[in-house]
Amino acid sequence: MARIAGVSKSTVSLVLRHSEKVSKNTKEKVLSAIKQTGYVYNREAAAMRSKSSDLVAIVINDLTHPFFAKLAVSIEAHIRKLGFMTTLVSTNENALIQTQVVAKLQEYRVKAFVICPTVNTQASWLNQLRTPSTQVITVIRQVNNCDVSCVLPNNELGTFQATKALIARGHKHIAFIGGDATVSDYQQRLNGFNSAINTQSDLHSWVFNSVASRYGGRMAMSECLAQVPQVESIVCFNDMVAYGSVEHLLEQGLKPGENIGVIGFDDLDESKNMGVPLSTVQINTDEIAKTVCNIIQGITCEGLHQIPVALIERDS
Amino acid sequence: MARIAGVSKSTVSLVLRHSEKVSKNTKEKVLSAIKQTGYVYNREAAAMRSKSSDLVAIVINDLTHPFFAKLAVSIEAHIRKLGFMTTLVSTNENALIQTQVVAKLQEYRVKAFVICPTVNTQASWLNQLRTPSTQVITVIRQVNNCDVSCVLPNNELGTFQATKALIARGHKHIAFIGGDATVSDYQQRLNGFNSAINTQSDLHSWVFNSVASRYGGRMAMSECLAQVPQVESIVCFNDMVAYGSVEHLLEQGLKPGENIGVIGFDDLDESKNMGVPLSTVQINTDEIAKTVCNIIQGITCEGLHQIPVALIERDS
DNA sequence: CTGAAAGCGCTTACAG
DNA sequence: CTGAAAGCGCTTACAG
Repeated sequence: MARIAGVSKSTVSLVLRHSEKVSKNTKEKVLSAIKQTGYVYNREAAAMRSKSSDLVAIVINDLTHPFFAKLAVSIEAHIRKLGFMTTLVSTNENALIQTQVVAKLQEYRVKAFVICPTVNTQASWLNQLRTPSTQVITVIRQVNNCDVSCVLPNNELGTFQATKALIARGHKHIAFIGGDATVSDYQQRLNGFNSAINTQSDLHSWVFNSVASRYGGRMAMSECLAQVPQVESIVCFNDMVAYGSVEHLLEQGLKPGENIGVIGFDDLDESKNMGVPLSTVQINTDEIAKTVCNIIQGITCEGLHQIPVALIERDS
Repeated sequence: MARIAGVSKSTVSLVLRHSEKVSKNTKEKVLSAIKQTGYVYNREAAAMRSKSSDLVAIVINDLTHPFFAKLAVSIEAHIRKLGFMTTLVSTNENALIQTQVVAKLQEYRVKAFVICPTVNTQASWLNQLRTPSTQVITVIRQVNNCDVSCVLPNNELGTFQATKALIARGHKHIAFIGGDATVSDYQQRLNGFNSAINTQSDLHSWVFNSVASRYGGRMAMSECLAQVPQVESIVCFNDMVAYGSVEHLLEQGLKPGENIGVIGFDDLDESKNMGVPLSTVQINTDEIAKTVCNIIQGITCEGLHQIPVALIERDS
C-alpha cells in the first residue's frame, strides 16, 4: 500500500486518520492509490495498536417483540450516527445465552454494552462487566442492587396518568391487564395504576396477568370479562396486550371506547391505525436512544435516567 | 499472563486453542492462572495473526417487521450454534445505509455476509462484496443477475397451492391482496397465484397492492371490497397483510372462512392464535437458517436453494 | 511535512 | 512437550 503510493506507512496512516499534518499532494497520491487497489482498512489491527474500540454492542432480550425491535433499531441508528459501529444481538430472554454472547463480545473489545437484560439477570454479573474501558448501560428493565446506568421510561407516571384519565371518564371498576410480574417495568406500571386507584376511595380494581403478547392479552381479557362482568375499563401492560384485549372485546360484541375503555403502553406504529385507534402511553424510543448516546459520549452522567412519557388519548 | 503461569506465550496459546500437545500439568497451571487474573482473550489479535475470522454478519432490511425479526433471530441462533460469532444489523430498507454499514463491517474481516437485501440493491455491489475470504449469501429476496448464493422459500408453489385450495372450495372470484411489487418474493408469489388461476378458464381474479403491513392489508381489503363486492376469497402477500384484511372484514361484519376465504403467507406465531385461526403458507425459518449454515460450512454448495413450504389450512 | 522503529496480543513454523 | 523468534496491519512517539 505505502509502496504503491510511494510514501511511508506512517504517512498512509496519517491520511487515513484525516490528520491535517499532511500536504495536499501526498494526500491525493495516497487516496488515489487506495482507490486503485481494493484496499480495505483493517480495524482490528488499528484497535489493537491504539487499544481503543468503536464497537458498541446492543444486547436485546427479545427482538421478536415489536417494541424491543423498534427500540433496538432506534438505538442502533442513533449510535451509528455518532460514528460508532454497532452490533446487535438477541438473547431470546435466556440469561445463559446472554452470558455466553456477552463473553464472546468482550473478546472483541467493545466500547460499551447497551443491554436490555433478560429475566433473572444477576446484578453482580452486570457490575463486573463494567470496566474502565467498557461502559454498561441497561435500558427499559432495571436490575436491583446494580450500579450500572439505566435508561427507562417513566412507567409509574405513565400508568398513573392513564388510570386517572379513565377515572375522569367516571369509571369506577378498572382492571390492569396482562404482563409478567417478574420484570421491573411491570412492577412500576402496576404501581402507577395502584397509586391512581388509591386517590379515591370508591374505586374497585383487579389485576390479570399473562404473557406480554397479543395472545396473552386475549386470554387475560377473556378471564377478566368472565370474573368481573362489571368492568368499565382496562389499563394494559403494553400495546400488544391491548391489541389482544381489543380483539377479544370485538369478538364479544363490545366496542372499545364505547362499552369499555382501553389504554395501552408503548404507542407502537400500529396503534393509531387500528379500527378503533388505541389510546396509549407513548414511549419515545428516540429519546431513550439519545440519552444512551449521551451517556456513551460522556455528555450525560451515568446513573438512572427516566424518560418522560405522554398519554395519547385516541378513541379507545 | 505467560509469566504468571511460568510458561511461554506459545504454550498459553496452545492451551487456549485446545491443542492436545500440552501436558495436563501445564494445562492446569495455565488455566488456573487465567482464572486468577481476569484475563480476556483478544480475538482481534488472533484474527489478525491467523488472517481468519469467525464473525458472520447478518444484514436485515427491516427488523421491525415480525417475519424478518423471526428470521434474523433464527439465523443468529443457528450460526451461533456452529461456534461462530454473529453481528446483526438493520438497514431500514435503505440501500445507502446498507452500503455504508457493510463497508464498515468489512473492516472487521467478516467470514460471511448473510443479507436480506433492501429494495434497489445492485447486483454488481453484491458481486464485488464476495471475495475468496468472504462468502455472501442472500436470503428471502433474490437480486437479478447476481451470482451470489440465495436461500429462499418456494414462493410460487406456496401461493399456487393456496390458490388451488381456495378453488377447491368452489370459489371463482379470487383476489391477491397486498404487497409491494418491486421485491422478488412479491413477483414469485403473484406468479404462483396466477398459475393457479390459469388452470381453469371460469375463474376471475384481481390484484390489490399495498405496503406489506397490517395497515396495508386493511387498506387493500377495503379497496377490494369496494371494487369487487362479489369476491369470494383472497390470497394475501403475507400474514401481516392477512391480519389487516381480517380486521377489516370483521369490522364489515364478514367472517373469514365463512363469508370470505383468507390465506396468508409466513405462518407467524400469532396466526394460529387468532379469533379465527388463519390458514397460511408456512415458511420454515429454521430450515432456511440451516441451509445458510450448511453453505457457510461448505456442506451445501453455493447457488440458489428453494426451501419447501407447507400449506396450513385452519379456519379462515 | 515525512520516514524509520517499536510494539499492540496473538499464532505459526521451527528448534530443542 | 515447550520455548524463542518472526510477523499479522496498524498507530505512536521520535527524528529529521
